[in-house]
Amino acid sequence: MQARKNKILTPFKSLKHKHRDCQKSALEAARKHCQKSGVRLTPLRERVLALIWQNHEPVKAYDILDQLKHDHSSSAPPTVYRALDFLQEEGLVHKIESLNAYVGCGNPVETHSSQFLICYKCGAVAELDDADIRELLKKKARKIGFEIHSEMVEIKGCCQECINSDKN
Amino acid sequence: MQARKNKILTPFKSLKHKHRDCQKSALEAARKHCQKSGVRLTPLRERVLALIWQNHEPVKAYDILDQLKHDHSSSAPPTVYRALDFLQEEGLVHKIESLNAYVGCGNPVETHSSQFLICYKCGAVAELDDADIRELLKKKARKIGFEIHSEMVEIKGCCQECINSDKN
DNA sequence: ACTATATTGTTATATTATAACATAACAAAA
DNA sequence: TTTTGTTATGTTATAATATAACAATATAGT
Repeated sequence: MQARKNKILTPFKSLKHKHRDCQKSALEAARKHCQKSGVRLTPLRERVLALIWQNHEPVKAYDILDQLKHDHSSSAPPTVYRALDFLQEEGLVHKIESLNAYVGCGNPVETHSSQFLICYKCGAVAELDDADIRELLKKKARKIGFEIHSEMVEIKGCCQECINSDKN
Repeated sequence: MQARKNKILTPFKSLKHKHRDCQKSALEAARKHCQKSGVRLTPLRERVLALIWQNHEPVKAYDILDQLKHDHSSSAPPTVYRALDFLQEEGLVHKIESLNAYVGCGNPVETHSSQFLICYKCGAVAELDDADIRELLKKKARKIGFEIHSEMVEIKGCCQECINSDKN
């Protein structure tokens, strides 16, 4: 346990990373979370969450819709957006505003103003939950009398894996 | 001159602030900037910039379009988006991703990953250019081997004016 | 089983943004 | 000062993202 809560909620995947396990445990965590919160992770919602967790790249709403239609023919835009709304409210999914796309959250608890690192090469996203960043933003805001309700931090660049594979 | 470059590029407007002057000087700065950069601030582009500087609230593309049509009947979506693209490339305008809206930049020079404070009461936006924030983000990213190309920081909350007027 | 509430279905439409190609304005070379 | 290449704008169509509104169904608590 760290003194200050600076966590990597979702790291960049290493090449060896077995994503199937990653997806599975996210779904398992989601089920537990919803049970605890007394909200219903219906089959439809769980299916949408599973689609989002297919990899570590943000997924677009209409891509989810296309896939959803395969096994759920009655799907329409509201089907997806409602599921996304629910999942976002529960902190199971975040929207990446600069991409209009959605990523799964590896840690659906408290806080929930995290920071996203987006690799423009591989498209993957890492999620940080960094108290230092939050505190600095708070301090800077307070300096001009501004009271923070929520923050969005989206950082674009190149992840280590991609930097390394560029060197080959 | 500060040792570290922590500036407020656009402050929250005070109640007494004379916005007409503010808009005027922004347009004047834009003309100078474009002249210096050797790019053309055409009447159309300047008109769009003026519309964006009507106040300190982010403006939506289609709202610009509606206003533009009054004195420029041939306007269509591409008219606006092209002007916005140009203005963004020159750093004269920023897009607020979380609002799909555009604000004028008070200081179209260098840097240009600034931080936005968005008041959800009055809708105004302040723009910071804070080196401490940028450095902290860079440091945190580097810690996991990530190389930053650009950042977006959008903070929502309540500005001092609105906090004060709530107390009445 | 009954009822209130939450969830999903369905159709339509709003909002945000870009593609693609035509025309016009401008600037620099021939 | 024509020509020519480039940049800017006009124009039509459509793509991509998201929500409104109301109907039908399922679920949970009584």
